[in-house]
Amino acid sequence: MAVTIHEVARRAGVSVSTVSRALAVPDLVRASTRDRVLAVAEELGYHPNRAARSLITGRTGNIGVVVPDVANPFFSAVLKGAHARAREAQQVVFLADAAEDPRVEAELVAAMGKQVDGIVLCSARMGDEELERSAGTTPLVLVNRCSPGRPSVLLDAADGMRQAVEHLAALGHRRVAHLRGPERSWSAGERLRGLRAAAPACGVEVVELGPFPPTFEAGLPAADLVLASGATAVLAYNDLMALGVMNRLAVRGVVMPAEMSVVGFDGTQVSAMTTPALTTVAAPTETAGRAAVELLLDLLAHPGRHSDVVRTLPSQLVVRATTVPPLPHAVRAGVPAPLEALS
Amino acid sequence: MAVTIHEVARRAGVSVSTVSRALAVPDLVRASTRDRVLAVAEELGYHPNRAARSLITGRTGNIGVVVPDVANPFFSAVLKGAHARAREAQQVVFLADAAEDPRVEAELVAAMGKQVDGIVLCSARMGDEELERSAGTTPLVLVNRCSPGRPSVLLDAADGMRQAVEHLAALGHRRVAHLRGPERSWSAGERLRGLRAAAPACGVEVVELGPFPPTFEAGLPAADLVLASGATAVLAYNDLMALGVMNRLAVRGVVMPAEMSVVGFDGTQVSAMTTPALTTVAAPTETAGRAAVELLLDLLAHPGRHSDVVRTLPSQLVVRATTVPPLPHAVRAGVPAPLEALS
DNA sequence: ACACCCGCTGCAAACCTTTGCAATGTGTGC
DNA sequence: GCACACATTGCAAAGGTTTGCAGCGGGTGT
Repeated sequence: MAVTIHEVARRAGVSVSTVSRALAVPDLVRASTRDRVLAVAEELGYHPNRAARSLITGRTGNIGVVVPDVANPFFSAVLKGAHARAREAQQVVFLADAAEDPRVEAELVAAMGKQVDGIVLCSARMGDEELERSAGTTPLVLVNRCSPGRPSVLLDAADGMRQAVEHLAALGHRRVAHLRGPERSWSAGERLRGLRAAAPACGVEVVELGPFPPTFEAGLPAADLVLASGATAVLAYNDLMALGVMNRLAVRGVVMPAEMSVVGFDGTQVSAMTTPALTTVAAPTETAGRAAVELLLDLLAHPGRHSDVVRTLPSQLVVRATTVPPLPHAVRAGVPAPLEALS
Repeated sequence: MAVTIHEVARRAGVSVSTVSRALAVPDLVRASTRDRVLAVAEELGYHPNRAARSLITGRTGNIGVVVPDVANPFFSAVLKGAHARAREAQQVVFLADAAEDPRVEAELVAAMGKQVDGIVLCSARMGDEELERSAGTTPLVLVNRCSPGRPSVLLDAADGMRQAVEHLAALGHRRVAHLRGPERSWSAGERLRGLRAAAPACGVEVVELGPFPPTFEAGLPAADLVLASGATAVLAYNDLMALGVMNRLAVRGVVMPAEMSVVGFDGTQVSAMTTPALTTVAAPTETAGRAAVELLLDLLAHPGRHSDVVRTLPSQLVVRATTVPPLPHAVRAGVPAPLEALS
């Protein structure tokens, strides 16, 4: 069916070894021979059979990417970056969607292990031991999560939180609600940590709500909690939840941003598309995907060398239209502003 | 290193053939033997080496999915569906992002061919001949595009357009703008065709604008064109563009939906998240992804059998908050309503 | 009681490539 | 002129699985 190395060898009048070497280690074969072999290979459109190659070398040329949800714009951005970098290195990317389920996640990582050279695992929800177990000996790079002894690419969520809180404090907000992300999520913990660390210094009181799943739908009921909390601004776990909050606020007749400032997180594309445009903490998601693959390739080339590198990418607050100073009486009262008070 | 079939065979006290059969064709081995083998395999965590298997069977167990842009929510939804179905069939999905470039697209399809059993190609931008050439002998299923002799999964865009126009007509709109999608896009053509076919019957006059790239950014300037066109409603090529339009309308101070009704297309998640929520023609995108993989698996199981099946999935208009009757004077005048007229 | 068939299992080839080792031939240093 | 080094090439094994064919029993039909 397909053209094999034997066919090329036969036509070029050399042995298969020579053909193999002409393609893989050109220096080992005489220039004239190499040229002839290459010409024949080109003419026949020969490409080495990857299965046969990986059977003997043990390398597949594939790298796996596991995300909790491809439809989440944050992850599709990471995926895009990872794919781009992998392609530059002639590697193929295998995608796996864990459907936000730690069990599926572990299963996928374990199953993938045999078919790829390494895995980029995004926002792992599973625990450290489980990670250890399912990854086994497969090289693994974590994104948005860290685990002892494993290389990872982190987005500086804590600092992003600091920027967001300082921004709100500067606007005059004194009571701010935070919508926590998934309990098992490392980055949710980071964001919370950053918030707790920065808020006191700014004189901001934080009302922690949640944890919630990181979805638009979760943002809807969360908005009501926020309103009931007496906060004048809300820091959502991510953009999706922020959108949910905005939506529900509109339904409740709350004027945004005047009566409630909203800050998202991740800087996804959609955050720029809403009206009013969402203030958000942008992270270089696509870059993170690239960096993760970069790290992985490095790890494959020099096993053990960079086994505990942690690369942290900076977050950047993007101020748009959803954050404004709070209404004066809301700040003084520290309680929900009754709707009547506004008319 | 990894546990092989030989190890399992040795421990179970049978030959490798028996192990292989116990896993692949259980009926061929005696129940008691099978159970013993399966138990040992389970205990050792044996999984067949895919490289070795594909070397002999000629099948890789991988299916490729090529999309113009993973970050586009429409495609990430298709991808999600495809991945889910593939996983059920124990197949791995191998992703490729063509970056909206027909050349990259062709290149990816060609390169992928050797490493997968078949390819799902979404919204192919390349021409029929180019498609033929790059696909070669690789089984291919098209999504949102049709090409003679190739199976495809289509979303009934034309009918979706009909529903949208009839909806607008029923609301009283008589002059409607349409923002055309990418020129080479099959579905853009379909939508236009459906619109042209349905509009006259509803007494609706159509102003065709574009073509535009299918992005949020393209929607911004398009909004100005719409305002200048004297239309009272706009049918955007997709949700992303509709969001762009909404954004720009807000900036221009146009009250939405009162002064301008907006209809999106695709029914992406974000369409439900805007305020006001976007009326859109929802397509079963995830189902389309599933169906495409389904078709592909069928094609692989029975080569040539379904080589020209076209499966069309229905579109469904989802009426939300962005479509209302036009302002009376705007309809009569058939020209842009000056802002003063509204106050 | 004999021939035959069928259920179950094992043997061994084949899939295509890479790579260690050996063989061949050419050139260099003494 | 001889030994040795080195460049170039070929041989053959190995990698793990699937599968056609054959073998070995036990059971059935006559």
